[in-house]
Amino acid sequence: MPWRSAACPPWGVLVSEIMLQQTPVVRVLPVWEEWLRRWPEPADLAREPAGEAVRSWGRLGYPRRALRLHAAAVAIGQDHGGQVPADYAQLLSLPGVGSYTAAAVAAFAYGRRETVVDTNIRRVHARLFSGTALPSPALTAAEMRLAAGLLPDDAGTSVRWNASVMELGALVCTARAPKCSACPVRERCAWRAAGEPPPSYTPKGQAWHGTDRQVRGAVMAVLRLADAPIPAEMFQQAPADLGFEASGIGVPLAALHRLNSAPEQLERALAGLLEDGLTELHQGGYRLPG
DNA sequence: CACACGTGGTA
DNA sequence: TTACCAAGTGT
Repeated sequence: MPWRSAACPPWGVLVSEIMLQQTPVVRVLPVWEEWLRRWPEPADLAREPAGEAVRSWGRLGYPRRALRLHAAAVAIGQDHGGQVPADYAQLLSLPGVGSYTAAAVAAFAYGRRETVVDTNIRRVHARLFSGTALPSPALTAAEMRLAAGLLPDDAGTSVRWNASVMELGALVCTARAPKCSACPVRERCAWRAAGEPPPSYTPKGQAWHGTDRQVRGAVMAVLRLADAPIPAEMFQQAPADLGFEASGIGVPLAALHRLNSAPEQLERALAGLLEDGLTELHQGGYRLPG
């Protein structure tokens, strides 16, 4: 990936890590390219309205990440001299940067020796050492200790270790249908030795259909395409009544209407987006934050 | 600590 | 078609 290139600036690494939070690589790639072309440095993004970040986030999902990345760019300018910090604690203080992202940026952008633990690494460790199909629902202190103990002493080697174990989990030791025959450590895998027992629990899938989240997503799809504030009434009406059902903003508007959500649910979604700062009121309508 | 938070691909 | 899941974070 371009963000693993030695030529990639720390800012590019930070942008990639935020985009990759819960979003597959293939969908991140084109958006990341566009962001780095448009905003080569944190200051370039920081002088834009936050709504521009949200709009150019496109359909990556979890648009609050775009808002936080913009806020991080502002913080980098104000508190870090315009340079992405190399220190774990300083990275962790940035909006949208949690323990995983702070460690990943320190390691992959600056070559620091950090204990990087993501879902891939957790799954590899769970299978290899605990003999379970999946890691526990929540990251535990024991897992962090295990990962810290495994980390090579040499900084350069530790970076490769982190990247390698992550890749092993992403490409071979996958959640579903792992490619054990291609695994370099299959002979010492506790899960395989135990006969590959199924997960002891069934992950509860995230609800989507009929949820506030789905409505929020539909509203955001409208606002990303809107070039003027959208009055609340317009979210309620059938697009056919609006005269532009077949093109442009009419498409997401029609999709929103098809959800057939209760008025109070739409109201809740709009209030939530406002509360999160993903939208703002302007001239009697909703728009992305200017 | 459980829960909310987007989106689209795959089995 | 349904359900899982993808390099998590903030509350």
